[in-house]
Amino acid sequence: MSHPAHAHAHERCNTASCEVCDMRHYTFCSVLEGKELSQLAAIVHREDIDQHRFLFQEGDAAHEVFNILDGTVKLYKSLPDGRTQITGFLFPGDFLGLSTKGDYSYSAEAITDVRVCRFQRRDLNVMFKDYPKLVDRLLGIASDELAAAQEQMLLLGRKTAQERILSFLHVMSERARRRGQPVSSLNLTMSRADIADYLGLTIETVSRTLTKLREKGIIKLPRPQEVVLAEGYDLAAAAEGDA
Amino acid sequence: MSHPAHAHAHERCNTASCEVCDMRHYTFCSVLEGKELSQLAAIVHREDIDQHRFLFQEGDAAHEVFNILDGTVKLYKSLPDGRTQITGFLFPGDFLGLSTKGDYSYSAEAITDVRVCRFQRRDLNVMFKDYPKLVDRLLGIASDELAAAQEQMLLLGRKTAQERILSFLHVMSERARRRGQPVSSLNLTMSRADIADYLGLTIETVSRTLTKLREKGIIKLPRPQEVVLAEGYDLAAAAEGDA
DNA sequence: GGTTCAAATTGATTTGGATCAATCCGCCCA
DNA sequence: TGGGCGGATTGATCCAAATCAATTTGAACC
Repeated sequence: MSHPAHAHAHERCNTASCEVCDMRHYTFCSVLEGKELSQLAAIVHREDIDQHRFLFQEGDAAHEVFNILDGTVKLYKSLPDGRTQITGFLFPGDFLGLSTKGDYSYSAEAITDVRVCRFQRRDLNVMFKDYPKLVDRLLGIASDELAAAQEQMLLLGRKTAQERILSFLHVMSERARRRGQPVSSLNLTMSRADIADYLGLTIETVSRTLTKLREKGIIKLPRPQEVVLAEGYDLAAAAEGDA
Repeated sequence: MSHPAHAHAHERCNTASCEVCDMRHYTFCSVLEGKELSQLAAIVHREDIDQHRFLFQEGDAAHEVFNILDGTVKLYKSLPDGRTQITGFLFPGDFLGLSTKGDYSYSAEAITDVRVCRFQRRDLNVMFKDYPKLVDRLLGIASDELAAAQEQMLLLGRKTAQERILSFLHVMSERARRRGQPVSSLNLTMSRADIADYLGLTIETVSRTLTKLREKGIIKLPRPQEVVLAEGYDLAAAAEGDA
């Protein structure tokens, strides 16, 4: 499992117009406007990345940062014997690539076909000088991610399998709600194996727990990738053990 | 367990001199010098906080940030039924209090008597305007914390009890090394219960695992709080399952 | 329509760490 | 000097989730 190449994927349409980008209200772009967005457009590279390819791998020199435009990305760390912990799933509007030590401390892999904005740290640093509000915004993003990471530590350290699954469904549904997407029916773009590696469980336990929730009438599973949430069920409370 | 008061602890020596502070080379202070440090000294409040008191609790309005000068602080989140996950231990030179949503998303409690620098967010925001390098530094700190959080997720999701304990000892010993402290003998300022809540284990498992490591000759335990590491043992590798 | 193959589900059994239950130890203080 | 007490250790038993082992499902392809 050595570097399967930095995805020389289909680089098309590099002349991006950040000014009319649907995602400009998310990630760090949201603090920029007008001329500032044009400046950003001058340094961004848009790129398609095929499913299963890496944006980067743990240990790579951290020269770039990314915004996700479309698709799903997983971030993860692994142990020498292959045990893997997914530390987060990224969706359109999410940002990744921060690093201080010069190397990425985790791997980022496309789990669907993905479209990204790619920036050179070097180019972006110039803009950070000109627009300190960009750094403010990045600090806000990092701070939010830290809060999410702490929530995930609570899940991994102390929650039961059922609470983990319910927490996962709750977070996914909250995200859909914030993005104005249908909230009762979730489209899971990741496999059971990825869910297991995210929740610190095995594939079998994820599958069994979902089946149990279906039998209790808490969810429906029309297809493995689609979860329909029962209305009037307090997912947030159940995810915290308030059964 | 409602708010046991924001520690009206012994406020003494408020006329701090950041210019000669031992800790000024750590946390965000490290990017400031001369006159800038004087400006910082004008807004800082030094304070002693007794063991078992809170710096703040989850849900409190996040008006303040802190640097630890002396002692040990634990950060944690809890579930309604009392299950607790400690997300980090803080020692002299560490920073805490970042928040975006206006409320702290976790609790911070002194597990020894503690001495801190307390800043009002409001006061600090003024300095952030004047010195953008402060925000840069904070972003660096947040980014490091994020990397540590991801490492902890790997531990909580995928490591065995023995690997967790070895990882913990490794991190503690690395920190001691970086601070120029004796590295072979660790002084644990936290209880077995705190270690358990940090590693997602029970007190009994922590104790048993330490005993097993002692029997294998990997550590000595002269006193419950003191761990002596065997020389020539590759802690880093063992903590990753490379037995 | 049949074949292939990976993903998901379901079933049987095992097990690492939790839980329940005594001690043990050191420290404080009368 | 001995009793009380909280923290730590050790022992016995249990159980939730892992592991091992078949199916089942469904999409892709001929």
